[in-house]
Amino acid sequence: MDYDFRAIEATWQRKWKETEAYKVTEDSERPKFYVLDMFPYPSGAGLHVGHPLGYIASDVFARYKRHKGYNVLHPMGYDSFGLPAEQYAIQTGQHPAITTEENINRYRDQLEQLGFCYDWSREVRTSDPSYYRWTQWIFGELFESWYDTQAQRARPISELESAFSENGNFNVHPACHEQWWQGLSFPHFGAHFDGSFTATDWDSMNMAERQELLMCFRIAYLADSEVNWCPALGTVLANDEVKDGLSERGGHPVVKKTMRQWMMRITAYADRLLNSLDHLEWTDSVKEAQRHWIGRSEGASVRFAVANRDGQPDPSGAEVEVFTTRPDTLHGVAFMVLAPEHTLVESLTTEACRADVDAYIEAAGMKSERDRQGDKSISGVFTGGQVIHPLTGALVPVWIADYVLAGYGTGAIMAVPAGDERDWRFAKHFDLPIPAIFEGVDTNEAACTDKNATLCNSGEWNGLRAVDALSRAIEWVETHGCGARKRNYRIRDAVFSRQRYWGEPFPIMYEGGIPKRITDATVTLPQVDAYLPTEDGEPPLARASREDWPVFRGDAMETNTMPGWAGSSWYFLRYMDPHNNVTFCDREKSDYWGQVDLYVGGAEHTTGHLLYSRFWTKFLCDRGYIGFDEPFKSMINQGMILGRSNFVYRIQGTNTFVTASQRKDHHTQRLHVDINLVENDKLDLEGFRAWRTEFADADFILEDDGTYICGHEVEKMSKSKYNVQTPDDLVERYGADTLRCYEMFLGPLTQHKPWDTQGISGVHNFLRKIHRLYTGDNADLPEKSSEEALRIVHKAIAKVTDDLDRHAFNTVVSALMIAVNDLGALNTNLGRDALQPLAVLLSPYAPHLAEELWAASKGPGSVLDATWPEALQSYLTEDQITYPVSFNGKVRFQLALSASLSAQEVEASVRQDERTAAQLAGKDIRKVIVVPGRIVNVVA
RNA sequence: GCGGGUGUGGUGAAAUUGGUAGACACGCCAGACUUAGGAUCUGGUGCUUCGGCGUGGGGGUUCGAGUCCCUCCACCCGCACCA
Repeated sequence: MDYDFRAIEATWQRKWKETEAYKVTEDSERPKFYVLDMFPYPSGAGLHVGHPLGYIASDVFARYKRHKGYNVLHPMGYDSFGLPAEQYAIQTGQHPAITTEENINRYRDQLEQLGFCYDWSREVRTSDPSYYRWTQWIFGELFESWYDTQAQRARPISELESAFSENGNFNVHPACHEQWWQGLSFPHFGAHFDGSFTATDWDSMNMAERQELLMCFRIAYLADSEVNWCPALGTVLANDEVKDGLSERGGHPVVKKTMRQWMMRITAYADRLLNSLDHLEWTDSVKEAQRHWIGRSEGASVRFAVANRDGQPDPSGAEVEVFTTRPDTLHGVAFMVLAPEHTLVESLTTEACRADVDAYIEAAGMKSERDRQGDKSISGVFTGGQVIHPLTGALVPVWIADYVLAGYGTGAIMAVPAGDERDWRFAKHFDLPIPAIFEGVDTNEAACTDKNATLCNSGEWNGLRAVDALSRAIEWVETHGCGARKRNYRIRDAVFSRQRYWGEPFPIMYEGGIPKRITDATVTLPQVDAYLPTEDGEPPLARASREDWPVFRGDAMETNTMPGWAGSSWYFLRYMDPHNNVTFCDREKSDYWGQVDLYVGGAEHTTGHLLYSRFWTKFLCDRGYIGFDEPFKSMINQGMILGRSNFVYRIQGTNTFVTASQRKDHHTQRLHVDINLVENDKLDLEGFRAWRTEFADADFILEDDGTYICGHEVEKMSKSKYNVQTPDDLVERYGADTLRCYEMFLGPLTQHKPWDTQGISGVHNFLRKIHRLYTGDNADLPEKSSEEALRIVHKAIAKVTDDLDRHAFNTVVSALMIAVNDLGALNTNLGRDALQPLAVLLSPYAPHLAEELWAASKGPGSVLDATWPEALQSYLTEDQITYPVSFNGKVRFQLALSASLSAQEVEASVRQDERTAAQLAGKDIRKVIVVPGRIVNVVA
């Protein structure tokens, strides 16, 4: 009987649906296991063969864990807010919800035909109001929380209000900007305010003033901030959405702009986000990328008093504060450099220098972020101003230059040309002094960044190695009141507002200009007449009138929407309790399912998604809504599947195509040819002529055997290269089981690899062969199999189990092929005791066929719930071992010996063997090394 | 520049703690059955001057190295004036 994969797959998919075979519920009797895929954005193009790779691996693992007795949660959903649907809406006027729905349906069809074991009853869509009402709720909680830097956790804002009314801000340490009070609009805080206020101050404030003050401490807060504005997209972007000064999506230019935006105080979590990385089972590269993104560095802040014209401290008390990781090089400071945007530039600049400084600032402002990043040439101007060195009292000239970034540290540096390469280049370029501070190092030739160098010309630190002077230097600045030990971070608070339509609306209204949380309703998207920003640059939602809003409270609604990462930061929690309309996820359920045990997805989300969901998870944990503070315990990043393009070679100016091997004899033009017209690099000539009218009368110069061989190359899959392979075609031709096995067989999951359809027939053949084992000519089913058959099966059990445990998905297929080949070669009837375990081993990879074979071998119930077989040691141990015997490391002959022999006995047998004497050719044996069960090496 | 990774047959790749390098599969070659199907089955297939040589190059440790150490090279990914 043939392997009729179409009938088999259709039958079992229907049965599974009928029996709700993949539905899971909490079950305290069984251990849980949570396997999660990064959910897709449902794009209009549908899936190509690269997309399901990770899904297949996670599906295999989920099924394996189910066989192992775990209660497995394995859900799927859609990250369905996003730009493409919105841009399609802008072009066509069609509501993005319609586009999104269509795309989801297509995805769902494609996913279903692959036979994944998703519990579809748990599907989530981030753009569904029943989902995003809880995204809004989490935002609301973030809005109503502050971060206690002493307790290192988020707390309700009401507790901060209580603290203020009891003691002002004296015994409370909320995370906030260093000079959070700057920019407050009300009179309590004058020019000399230092950030402290009393309970009386607080009590004297009115509601609006209190709200304005509290806004400085909320975890989700409104602030004027310099943002990445993308004029082409009409929206702001987060730092990780900007690559090389261009938008990640669309590649449009991005400029800096100050706007009032919702922000997320992720910086409060910087240390925890960094520290808990150590316990995650993620790749080093992802963890390193996160560490770098957070960018913690240790050092000191040092303040330099601004000098007046006479070289005395300026009466205003103004100071330039810098952050440095090398306070030990303080004696080497030759000049200061401020970012052009630094607030003190204006007052430091002398009249004589003003024209140059203004010109430089203007030029820097004109440059886009991209230009500024790309331009590594040295530029800068002297301001004319000076500051006073806190250690030596010397006057230090102040420059501005755009290699100093306004957004990092304090936007100002102390330049130590002897110890820093950029400072050194700057000094050389402008012919500034390079004070020598390292013993025996000529810093006129290059900067010295070696921390083991010995200091000189450094007062009381002379003779110390730089590393050792570090802590002395920090102590010194601290005791002299001109600085402090400091940790600095690269990570910024995240901008959370987007000027888009197709995103979560904020649950925020304004009353008298004061933002307030809406808790009594879900704020759904209003209808608008166009999906573009308004004429005066307001977000698309501002087009909606009061009546257009399904929910409208207060004087005005917030018209920004949330960024793409909002919904994806917590979706793994919603799967646990997807239909709850009382809370985002019942605590009992999240306690049961807990962390995602295995997360599978591409590595392209290393900074954005992973960082943000870790942040939200920690927050929800702080507030007691869930019981764990890291979302993804272990993670596998699958590699990209590349396309294999085929080419034909047209002789210039003709319609004649020459086969690959002879193309060098002609002047040819290489053209992509649709891979569907090519098999094993041989072109289907008729198909090619029919492909396009221009090729209808094409001539060919062929190989000797009359075939046309195409050229090939591995490239990214894309429509324009005609190398896109959709799963649909392959499922149609070979079946889902074959495709699943083949994608796993292709190579290590984490590696990038070219897609090559040639190999799929081998895997398909394997499934046919295994099918034949169960439906052979004399298909009567004995209870017992032969000893030999059981040895083969148990060897496979051991290998497959071991490989799955270490996520070696590709070698499992090989192991099964070996077992099937060996069993086929036995040419004997197999019994249930061999066929049933074999069906279970197959089931994670080829679930449809496994069900069929399970039934054929009279297995009880569904194979899905069959217990994973255990490899019995008695079948694994051999009683004879064939030892390769090597002489000086070169294998010369084989020697079969009883497995029970000791090492000494093995050695004796080797010494006695006549072939040994022949190999020695008279030489003496110096040593014999016996590795029991493996090899014998004779050293002569 | 910094961080992470990868280099093994014609191709995708195996080799988990150092122990017969190339399993499994594709492709290719030969044969069988067929009579022109890209079907099926069987056998062969790293290179070789048949001594050997072979895991990017060079060196080292070891009885023994794809695997460990040092060094160099190539390619891929991420970050990038981060003080």
